[in-house]
Amino acid sequence: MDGPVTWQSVRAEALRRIHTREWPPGGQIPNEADLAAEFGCARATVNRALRDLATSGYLERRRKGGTRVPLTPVRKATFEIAIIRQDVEGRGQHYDYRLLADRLAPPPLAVRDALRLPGATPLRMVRALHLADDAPFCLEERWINPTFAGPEVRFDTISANEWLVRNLAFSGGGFAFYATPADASLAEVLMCDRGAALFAIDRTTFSDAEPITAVTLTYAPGYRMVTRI
Amino acid sequence: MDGPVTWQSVRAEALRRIHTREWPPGGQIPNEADLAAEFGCARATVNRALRDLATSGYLERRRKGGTRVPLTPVRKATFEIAIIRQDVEGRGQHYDYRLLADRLAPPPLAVRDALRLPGATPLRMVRALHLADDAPFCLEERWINPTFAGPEVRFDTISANEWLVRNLAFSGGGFAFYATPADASLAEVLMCDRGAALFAIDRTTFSDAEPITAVTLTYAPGYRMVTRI
DNA sequence: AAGTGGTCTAGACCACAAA
DNA sequence: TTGTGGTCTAGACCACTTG
Repeated sequence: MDGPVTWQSVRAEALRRIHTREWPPGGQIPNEADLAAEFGCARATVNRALRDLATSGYLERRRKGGTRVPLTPVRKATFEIAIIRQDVEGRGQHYDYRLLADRLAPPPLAVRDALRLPGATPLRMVRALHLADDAPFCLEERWINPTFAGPEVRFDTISANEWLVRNLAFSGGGFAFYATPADASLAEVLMCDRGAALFAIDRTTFSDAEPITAVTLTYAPGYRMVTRI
Repeated sequence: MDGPVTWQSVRAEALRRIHTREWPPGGQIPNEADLAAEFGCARATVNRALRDLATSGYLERRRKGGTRVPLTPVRKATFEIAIIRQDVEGRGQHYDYRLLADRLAPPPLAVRDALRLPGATPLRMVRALHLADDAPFCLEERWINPTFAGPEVRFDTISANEWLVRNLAFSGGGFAFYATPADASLAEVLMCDRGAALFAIDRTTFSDAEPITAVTLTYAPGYRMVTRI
């Protein structure tokens, strides 16, 4: 710990104490002021370090309650959600896009619930295929709140995926990742065998409390979603 | 923008300018000092706000180069990686664990590559089943660098998954999420049909540049990995 | 009521990368 | 060389939450 005290060096030292159990699981650690005095730095520096460890899941912090080492660590990882075109082009493949359907329709119950929509509001249903090197890559099945994308917004040249990311500010939502067998319809569109194991993502998006869209992305066989920490 | 200027309020205003294209994609935004003057706050407050937007993928920042709105937005999301026991118990189910195999063996080529291991170092291979309410939940197939978990560490009562998270400090690694069909072996262990679509995670873990472990987690049919942003 | 983290300020120096 | 973000400081006030 010689040289200038940076927030990274404080974080490293804190991490060392956590994993050597000098700060044991379940235990409370000294408060920021004491640590700042010990390290010979400003409290803001300690704050930055401990705050960072908290967002990574190594610490739990509460006002007045102090800072604790979690009994059961929950590591947090970050993954990047690129638009599908970028995903394809990032693999060095040629991207193409085909709109299959675009109409107003009453959403299925699961979508209504996921978006917390009352009654049977009709939503805009968009179904589109993303291609990589002219092979099916990903099927997008989306329900959109027409408030956010009226009929003047057309999805025949730009995908709803891309248009929404570019044009709306979302503030929240949920994801689910899972595996699903290809039914007849998926097998035809994605040109794979019926029953093939497909990777899929369900995603809901909100702006404040306003539901924007719910989408299912189903990828052709072989797709891997990768990330690093 | 009345009332006290918080870093969240600065972030909100910046986000508004981004999505109204007042700060257009590809364009450079004013520097921190100018924005601080405009908002009537300290530069540190602007810094905190813009730094936060950068980690979310809304901005790109470079020393001297200034801050820009990315042409192609890449949203970043965080998910929590709990130990499997927590995952099961969090669903209100009874957790159980069964060790199926634990021996030294030469790893397959894919594992050697993923861990960047030279030569044919034997690794510790651990195969274990996690159960929820006495039904198969997840199969763990793991290769461990014996340096980090010698034979004195036994995995018959605590899973390698849990032991490693509790006892080692990792500093990096990679994830891949994908769907895979159940082969004969998976079908038997997870008690599902052959060919069933299974959700799986490949994960590698390092401590600095030292490889610690590579693992494949294959979940029983129906599993969904969920997260919120 | 009081202790703890959350945040803001005003100023300063530094590291990096572009010009 | 120089402009920009990255960070540290010392002090202050505030918000939350626990006792």
